Amino acid sequence: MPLEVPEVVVGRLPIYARGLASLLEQGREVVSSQELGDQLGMTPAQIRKDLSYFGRFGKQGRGYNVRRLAEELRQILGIDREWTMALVGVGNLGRAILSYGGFMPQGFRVVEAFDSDPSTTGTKIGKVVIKDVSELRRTLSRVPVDIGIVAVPADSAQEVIDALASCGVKGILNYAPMAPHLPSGVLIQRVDPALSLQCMTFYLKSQPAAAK
Amino acid sequence: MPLEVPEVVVGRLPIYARGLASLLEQGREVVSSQELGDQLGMTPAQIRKDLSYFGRFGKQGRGYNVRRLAEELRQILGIDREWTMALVGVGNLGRAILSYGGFMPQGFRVVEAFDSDPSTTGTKIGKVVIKDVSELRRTLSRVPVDIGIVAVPADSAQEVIDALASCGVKGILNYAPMAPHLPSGVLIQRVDPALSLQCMTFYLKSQPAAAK
DNA sequence: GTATGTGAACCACTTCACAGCA
DNA sequence: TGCTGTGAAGTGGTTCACATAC
Repeated sequence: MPLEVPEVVVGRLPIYARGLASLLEQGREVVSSQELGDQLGMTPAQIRKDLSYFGRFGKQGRGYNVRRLAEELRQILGIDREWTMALVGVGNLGRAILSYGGFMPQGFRVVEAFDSDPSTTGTKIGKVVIKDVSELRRTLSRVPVDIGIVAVPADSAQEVIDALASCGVKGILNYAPMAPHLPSGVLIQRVDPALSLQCMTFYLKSQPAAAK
Repeated sequence: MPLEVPEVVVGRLPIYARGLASLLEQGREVVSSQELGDQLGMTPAQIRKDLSYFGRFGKQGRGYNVRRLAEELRQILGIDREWTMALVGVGNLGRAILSYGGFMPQGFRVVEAFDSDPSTTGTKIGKVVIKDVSELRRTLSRVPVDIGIVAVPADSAQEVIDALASCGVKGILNYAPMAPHLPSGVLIQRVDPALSLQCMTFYLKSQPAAAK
């Protein structure tokens, strides 16, 4: 079944999952690729094609059962179980990641947090006591986590990434504005709003001046 | 010159710009596509091809002048001037956006901030006094901004987006986890770490268990 | 009648490989 | 000799359009 699913397709699955969750809340039981596409801003053909990589979930002439498809997608994505995470860097950014719910979907739990600032280490945010980064290797070697979150400045990000990787972390969410070099076998996802802004202006600058 | 540059290419320009800035700091004067590629984790051919959409910046047998190319890219991207922004939503997330420098590259300045919470409005963060959202239309109609940042909960994001668009905002950075419907002519960039996490687990779940 | 699932056609992006220039 | 710039080839993704099933 996992016969070479294009990466872009995988990237769209969480969007479908979210759309379906929203329909489910509204009490919808069935949805067509057309409707879902309208809601999410994608073409029906693309949705059908994407889903076809994983199975046949719809009924011709009718559409998809919302609850069923949502559940299938959660399983396919692996978000039907819990994942543990370690946060490194508890400055303004790290603190927001911890306390702002929107960045941490259901099923993802930060179980360790590290910082190098002595005035931060030892304090507690939510249920997590912040440890000194010097304890990172020891802590994560004992109790490994699935995913690491890098929220340190760019110039110390590489060593943090190396440390996480050496502790068996297989996935990293990287907020540091830098290009990481990583051991193979480790997956990294970058979160970098600065890049988004900087390419947005490419299109804005050539646009006609703002209308009223 | 702007003869259909692929969107993916534009998306990579800020990465090049950042890599060059870093080389410049290190005092490097010349760089080959090979070296830059190694640094950024991309192939030399891709870098050369991308740059070729905009001109001929290199010297055969030698490479690219770092300072020159960095400057060209800043101009191409439009990040050689200042852009004004309005932030909507000053909760945990919005506050972090304002105070954490990494999300706001050089040249992007938040000049207005709005929230609906009466205990937040009227206070000042940095140089910006937070206004009530009810004043958004009035304020931005008077003094328009280039870009809006949406940092409100998903269920109020659509109305914020509509309001921003109606005030002539041409670009939106959307932190709300939802699929926006937007008036044509408005560019939106989504920042959504939750999606990144949720597609990362697709790959993690099929991986061998974490090594020591 | 209606909407899925899917080969085939199309389009877009990446990589190759080499001519051309310093 | 070394590295750029670029057509051409190759790869990957999207869209079409229709047979198929309800």
